[in-house]
Amino acid sequence: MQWSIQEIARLAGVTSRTLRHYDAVGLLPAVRTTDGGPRRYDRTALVRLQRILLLRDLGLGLGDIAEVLDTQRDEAQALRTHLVSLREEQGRLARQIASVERTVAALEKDPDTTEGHIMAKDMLDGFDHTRYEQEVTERWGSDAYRQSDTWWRGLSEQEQQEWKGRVEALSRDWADAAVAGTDPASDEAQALAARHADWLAGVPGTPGAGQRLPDRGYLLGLADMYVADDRFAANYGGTEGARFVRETLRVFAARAYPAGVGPEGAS
Amino acid sequence: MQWSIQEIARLAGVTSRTLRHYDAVGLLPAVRTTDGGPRRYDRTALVRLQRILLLRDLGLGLGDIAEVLDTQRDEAQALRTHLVSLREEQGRLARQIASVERTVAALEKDPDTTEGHIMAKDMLDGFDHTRYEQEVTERWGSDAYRQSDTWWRGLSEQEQQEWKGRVEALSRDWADAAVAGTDPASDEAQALAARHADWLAGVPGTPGAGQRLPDRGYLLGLADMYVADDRFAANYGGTEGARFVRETLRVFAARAYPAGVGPEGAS
DNA sequence: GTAGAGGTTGACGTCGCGTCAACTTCAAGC
DNA sequence: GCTTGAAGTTGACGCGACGTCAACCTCTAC
Repeated sequence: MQWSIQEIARLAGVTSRTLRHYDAVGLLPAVRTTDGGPRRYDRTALVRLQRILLLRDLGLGLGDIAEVLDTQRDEAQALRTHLVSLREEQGRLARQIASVERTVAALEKDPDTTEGHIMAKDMLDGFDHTRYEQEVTERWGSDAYRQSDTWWRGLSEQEQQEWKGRVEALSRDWADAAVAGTDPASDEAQALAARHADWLAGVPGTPGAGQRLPDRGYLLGLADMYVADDRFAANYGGTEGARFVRETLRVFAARAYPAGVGPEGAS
Repeated sequence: MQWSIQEIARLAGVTSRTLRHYDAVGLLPAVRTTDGGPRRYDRTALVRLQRILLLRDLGLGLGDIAEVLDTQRDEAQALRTHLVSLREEQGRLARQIASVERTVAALEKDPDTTEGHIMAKDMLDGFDHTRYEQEVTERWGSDAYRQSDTWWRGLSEQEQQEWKGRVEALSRDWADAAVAGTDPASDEAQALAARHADWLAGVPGTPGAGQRLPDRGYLLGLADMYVADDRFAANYGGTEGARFVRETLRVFAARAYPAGVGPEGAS
């Protein structure tokens, strides 16, 4: 029993083009009587085609399929490996969908966000180093901004609330400590600095994120900005408070970072 | 403030190749002093690039991005449309993963299934029209076999059990009716035929699946096979039982299908 | 003079086919 | 014998978003 290319295509529910392709790549060689003549397929070819399509439906690539069919490659093993990448893709998709959903929600609530830095206003509210987008962009890459933005939009409403809460508490504690005239070198002040560093390191995309400590230059650069910019200073009880924060962070940096980097300022 | 291609690439966290590509497709045109000279990017370009990358991270294609940025296309609307396809993809992925998982499980339990028709033995057990793979393949396309196989592996363990239970009950009822000497034209027998037709129409991939009734030729062809093949006949209480089933299905078909198809046998 | 860094254009590869295009072969009908 | 149509063939481009050479130019520093 033999079939023409069209017949076997109908039997298997694929197009003849697909069969020619499989022939061309050697996945399903056809029998030819004359060179350049019509392709013919027999029963073994049909069985092989069925297995190919089964595995294809499971998402395997043609190369992997050939490997499973032609070599000693264990089928179950191949599928388990395949499962891993499928699950990764699934996770990626889920995060992306969450991100798109939050973006749409933000756009509906506040159409102004169309302006580019979506939700920048909402992100950390009144404690938003992304307001320094321009400066951050030029010194640390707008990549940082984009990454932290993506990360933020991936969080659930509740997670965002918790995050905001932590940040606001930190801001208040800074202001209180400043008003109380705390010594920047005191344990109390240094504990605040550690929380601050923790916070920064926890925002993906910022220099040093994921490490134990944020990038030293980034931390000190921000400290300077807090003092230099009133909008920022306002979060720490004004310029005086910001000065206290800067001093404390400098002491913290001097102690926390391994020595040997040399002198450095943030002009 | 202007940047070279490398500088803006670092700022945005992409490669220069990407920027050249965006320039080539007109998504992010670069400024050139001389023709063929180095590309330069200014602040507006950087802002635009940020928006591009934001949307890209959300999974939009470059064409859609250009549409959103350059025309009056509503961004939120575009994202909502995009969400639909993302969700579809998510569903597809989930089904595929379920399918792969069941296949792996089947392979681990019974390595013989490597032989091609994975789980064919398990599918409907003792009532398995896929055992007629060869005949089915030639008359109705192996496409049918593959589709029903995919569908079956997509069901949960419980759903499979339920399905099997229904099929076994049907099989028993057929055998009982045959033994009792029921009249094929009786309401009782015809009710069984209707259940049988329902069952067949419920298996995706079979001819007529999804319709109210399965394909007439398919139904009658199966009826003949039940009689002709002992393995099948065994499900209906042997050849005698199968004959009863065939007669009943023929009466059913004569009544249930619109007339005008003309005479026809299943040689 | 020469090495190196950074720029340019052009073109191929990826993955699994869809979709022409141009041509041949074979059988049926006039 | 000629036309027509159906079915086959090979060859090539296209898709999407770039990665990855290759070959060449230009500027600066030593």
